[in-house]
Amino acid sequence: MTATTEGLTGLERRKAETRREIIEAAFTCFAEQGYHATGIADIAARIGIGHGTFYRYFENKRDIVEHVITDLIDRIVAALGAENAPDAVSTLEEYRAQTARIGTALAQIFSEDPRVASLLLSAAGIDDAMRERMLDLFATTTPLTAAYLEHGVRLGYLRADLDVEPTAQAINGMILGSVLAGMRDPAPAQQERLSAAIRAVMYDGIAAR
Amino acid sequence: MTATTEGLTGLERRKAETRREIIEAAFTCFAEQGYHATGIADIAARIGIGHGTFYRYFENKRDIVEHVITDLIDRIVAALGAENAPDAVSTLEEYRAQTARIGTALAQIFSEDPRVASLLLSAAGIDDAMRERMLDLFATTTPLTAAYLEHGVRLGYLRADLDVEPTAQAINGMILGSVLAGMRDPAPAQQERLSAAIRAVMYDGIAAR
Amino acid sequence: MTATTEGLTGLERRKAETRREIIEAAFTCFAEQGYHATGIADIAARIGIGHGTFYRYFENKRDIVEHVITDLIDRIVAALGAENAPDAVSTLEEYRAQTARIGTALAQIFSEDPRVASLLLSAAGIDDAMRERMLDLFATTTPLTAAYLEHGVRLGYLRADLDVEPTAQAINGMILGSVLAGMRDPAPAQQERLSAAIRAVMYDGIAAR
Amino acid sequence: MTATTEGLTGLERRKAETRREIIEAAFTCFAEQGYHATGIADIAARIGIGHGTFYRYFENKRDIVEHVITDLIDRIVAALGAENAPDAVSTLEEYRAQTARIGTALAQIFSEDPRVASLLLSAAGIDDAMRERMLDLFATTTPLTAAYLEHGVRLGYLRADLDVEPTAQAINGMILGSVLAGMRDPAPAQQERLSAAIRAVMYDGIAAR
DNA sequence: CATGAATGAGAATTCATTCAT
DNA sequence: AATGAATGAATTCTCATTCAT
Repeated sequence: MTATTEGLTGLERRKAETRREIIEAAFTCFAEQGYHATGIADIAARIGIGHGTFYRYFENKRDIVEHVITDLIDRIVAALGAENAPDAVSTLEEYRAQTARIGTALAQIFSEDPRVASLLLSAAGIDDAMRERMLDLFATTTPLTAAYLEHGVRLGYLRADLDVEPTAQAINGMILGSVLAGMRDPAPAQQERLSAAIRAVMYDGIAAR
Repeated sequence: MTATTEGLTGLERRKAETRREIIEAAFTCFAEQGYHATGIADIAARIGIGHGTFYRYFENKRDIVEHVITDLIDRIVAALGAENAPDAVSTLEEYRAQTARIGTALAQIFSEDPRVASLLLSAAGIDDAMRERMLDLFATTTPLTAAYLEHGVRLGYLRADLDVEPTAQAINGMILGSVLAGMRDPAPAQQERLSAAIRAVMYDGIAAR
Repeated sequence: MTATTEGLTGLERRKAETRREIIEAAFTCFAEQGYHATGIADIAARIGIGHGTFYRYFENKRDIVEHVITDLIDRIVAALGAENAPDAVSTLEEYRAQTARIGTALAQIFSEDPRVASLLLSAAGIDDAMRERMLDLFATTTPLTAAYLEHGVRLGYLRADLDVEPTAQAINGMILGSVLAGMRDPAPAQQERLSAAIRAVMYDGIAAR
Repeated sequence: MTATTEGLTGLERRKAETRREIIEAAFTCFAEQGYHATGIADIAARIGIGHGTFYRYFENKRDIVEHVITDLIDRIVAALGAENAPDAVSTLEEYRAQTARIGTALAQIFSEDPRVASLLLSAAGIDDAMRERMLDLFATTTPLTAAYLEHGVRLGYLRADLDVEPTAQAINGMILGSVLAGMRDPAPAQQERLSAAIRAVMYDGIAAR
């Protein structure tokens, strides 16, 4: 019994479960058909509830997509957080390994569930607020990456003259690009080549020595 | 008198002008409110024509967005094409300069017209076909960048062991990231810092030497 | 409790009732104003439902007119079928009586509900498919009448040299004509005179003996 | 030079010609696609004039269909009128021959131009006024046929006890039926069989003697 | 006179949301 | 609490008609 269901009556547990099912169904629908092409009825039908019931769990269509996105972001952040410990790294070698692990974790998330990329890609088209939200999401990752860089600079295994924040943005851009590339060609071999190329650029640049 | 209006009667010129005005208006509407929140009536009202008139110029709502996007992409490609000559570069120095110029050109496009990024960002949410189109657009840029890298490898000023294609993708990812970053913080100073960071990563990597 | 409502819940009964009300209302509207001049809103307003509700019962405007027409034809065929038993007739006298009964039944249908003729008359103008349908309807009646004639020829109370099928068509033509005549002058006396004249022509011809 | 064009200037003649072309084109369009599915633009395009020009010749869409129908009816009446001379007939034999000639003339009109039946059939669906007009048309033919019958009764070659008017209606009904039948099966052989059957019914009835 | 660009009234249809059962 | 019947705001698109060129 997890923390969230602890102390709940059977009914409350059941409600929480339905709530989760709705989020799941909505996730799938939004990813497959897009937000606007998805009707509340589609979501409800997918899990076999009446579409009126939907409104007992969520305020409206906007509310559900908000939850779906939030949920998704939480999952991604959690997955990254598991690998996320800038302080645990103290040499370039360890950093490289850490980078590889993060790359793998991300690849996992996106390739094991194609809905993830689909949804994120189309989310910006939902409305102004959601577009802002997506930009925020991308922006949020900057300090995360920046923390690693900062740590590396402090410990001396990264260039002393790194302009940390924009460099973090650049790196995250590469990751974003790899996500998009993965949508068109999800072959693991390609993913791996791209991942390796990103690390090569990161550590050594492209210039001949 | 430009090539496109040469030999046209006054009426034909007027029609072409209206057509352009509609595309412009639609561009603005889509960028500001998003595709789905924009009605044909909004577009027509913006330039003071009846909404029936719209349908004399474009088949339907889908048709206009197609034209808006195509137009936009053409403009971007044209802007990049002006700087696009891999063969004209023969040393790393020249290449760095070339990269800087391309970065500047891109920055120009995106910062001088905030609608550009807005529209591109939300375009993927219009429908499946458009999402595909956006992914294609990103994919199209890969061989462009790859051509530069290829040339550099051949001439020896870029690493001999570059895995050209995925490296090109990685670089384009950084550019994409800088576009997104520019949407949140369009300050030229930030843009410039990011642009510099990208070039730094590209050429020298982040590792201390 | 009729067979069609047996075993239905109150709600199902209510739905079936609404469905019927819509068909009725559409029937009236189409007959009064014609198919093209009738809007879905007119039909809905006539029975005091929202026009969106209409679409819960019928696919679209074409769907409802299809049902209205089918319904109408079914009613006519049922009314005729009640009198329809070629084999039950074995003398000319009986045949004359039978003919009179059928004529009366038809007159009943058309005169008790003026919408019937109105709708049938204008139905051919709805679209190509419906025109075909109306021609089919008329064609369908030929074998029906032909069966009577055939039977009479076999039993010897009708001319041995009758060209059965076209003769049946001719007779049905007279019936059709009487329907049209009834639309302009629905007076029962006129109807009766016409009916008698038809029978006179049928049995004795117009030539002096 | 016919009476209608006599004394006209070249311009007036040209206008009259265009007017006629428009009626012809409208006739074809209405017959092929039906009144409602036909746009003014379709009519204009068919004869290669601008659709604005249409309005220099006819008030509006309703106006043109009125003219098309009137024109058509005039043509039919004219064709029938050529054979129409009740007084010229003085024996049953002559009457039979006359009937046959009229039948042939009608068959000619309807089979040589399939648009005729198409248009008449769908005309009733145009609007209330036109439906009335079609009913009027059918009613108009009654006195025409009745005149023949009257004449025949007076001269003694038709039954003395004929109820002339409704009998005329009955006969016209058969003719109407044959027109409809001809739409589904325009084969001349079928037409001829039907025509013969109508005459057989008319003169001798269907009863065995 | 001919033209076709512009117009907007009007119609069909969809779907998020409400609420009685 | 669950349901789905009802609703109407909103949107797309058509086409007869007008009128400036």
